[in-house]
Amino acid sequence: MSARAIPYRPHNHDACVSQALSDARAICQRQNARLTPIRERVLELIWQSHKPLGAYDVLAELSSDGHNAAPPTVYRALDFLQQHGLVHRIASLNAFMGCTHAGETHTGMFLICRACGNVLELTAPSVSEEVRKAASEEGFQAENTTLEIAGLCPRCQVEPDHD
Amino acid sequence: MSARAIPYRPHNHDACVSQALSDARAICQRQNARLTPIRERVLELIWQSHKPLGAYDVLAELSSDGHNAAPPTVYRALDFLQQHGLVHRIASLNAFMGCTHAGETHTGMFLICRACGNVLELTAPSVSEEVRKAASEEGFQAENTTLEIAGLCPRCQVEPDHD
DNA sequence: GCAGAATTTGAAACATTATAACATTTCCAG
DNA sequence: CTGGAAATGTTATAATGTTTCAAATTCTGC
Ligand SMILES: [Zn+2]
Ligand SMILES: [Zn+2]
Ligand SMILES: [Zn+2]
Ligand SMILES: [Zn+2]
Repeated sequence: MSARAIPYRPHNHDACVSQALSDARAICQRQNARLTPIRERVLELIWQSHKPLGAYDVLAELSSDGHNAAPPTVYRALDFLQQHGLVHRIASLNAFMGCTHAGETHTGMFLICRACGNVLELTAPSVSEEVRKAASEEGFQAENTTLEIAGLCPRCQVEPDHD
Repeated sequence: MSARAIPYRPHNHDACVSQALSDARAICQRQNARLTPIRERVLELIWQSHKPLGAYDVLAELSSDGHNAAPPTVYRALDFLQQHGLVHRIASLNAFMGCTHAGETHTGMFLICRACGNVLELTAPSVSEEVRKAASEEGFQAENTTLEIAGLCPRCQVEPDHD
């Protein structure tokens, strides 16, 4: 996989999307999982930007596709995509975003710009290590880490009003 | 403030509660904030255990008090308590728990046992530091960190079925 | 190809969590 | 007291997520 785009900066986003979709197809193939049309379409919608999308936003997009979907359709697709490491749920936003490290085992760390809404997913091994250490000092066996940082992205620090 | 109790182990929990309440009174006094009866009662309810409590659970307890409350009452009290650093919202659970470091500026790190439901709040400066560093390497100005670790507490690792 | 099993999707209802809007009460300063 | 600010009450509604059962599709062994 090539260098990742920075969500906060303009970039050829179509490349992000098609990369994500082709990665997803490969991953599902490898895992014998079925990336059905609905699931693929939901993934594509999630990837329409680097801003997390709510389940009901996905639903609305599906509807405007002409697809007459109900909430379970969307939640099932999202569950599938999460299960296979293709999307993440952002707990602090009740929203979903495409995983930029699909296929790699990783603990995502999410930098959420409160001004523009874009989110950058990082893997910070040093952070994960400190987390694991702090937990195990308490005898706690960590299984799943939610790490979401709200703040200002580089662009919004200097230019508070873009998109 | 004396040594903190470990939620996963039996302890004199009444001491936790009365400590929390008296801390809260002191903090509100210092901040010229009004810890009204409703707010204090909600705080007390939140502190009834080391398991996070949902807003509607609080509501139910208030009702069984004979207090005829509606959701906004609870959410307003919870907002107030959060504002003054007396409770935390656990995003991954949509629930609230008492802050064990009220009055200290800190970034909470929450160890959530998926078996018994108890949550331990830590402050791990080394983690916060790594987080801040990782964020600033991306030019991101971190303001607020959500850090919630799900896993197994020491007790539930060996004794999977207690309360 | 074909029957039966398993997976996926459709559809309706419902549950849970959270907020909006406006009226009323309580508190406090002057 | 009294007028304004803060807090609470009340009703309705929005936003998010789940349960349940039926129908359709896909897979698997034959
Ligand atoms: Zn992009
Ligand atoms: Zn931004
Ligand atoms: Zn705290
Ligand atoms: Zn436990």
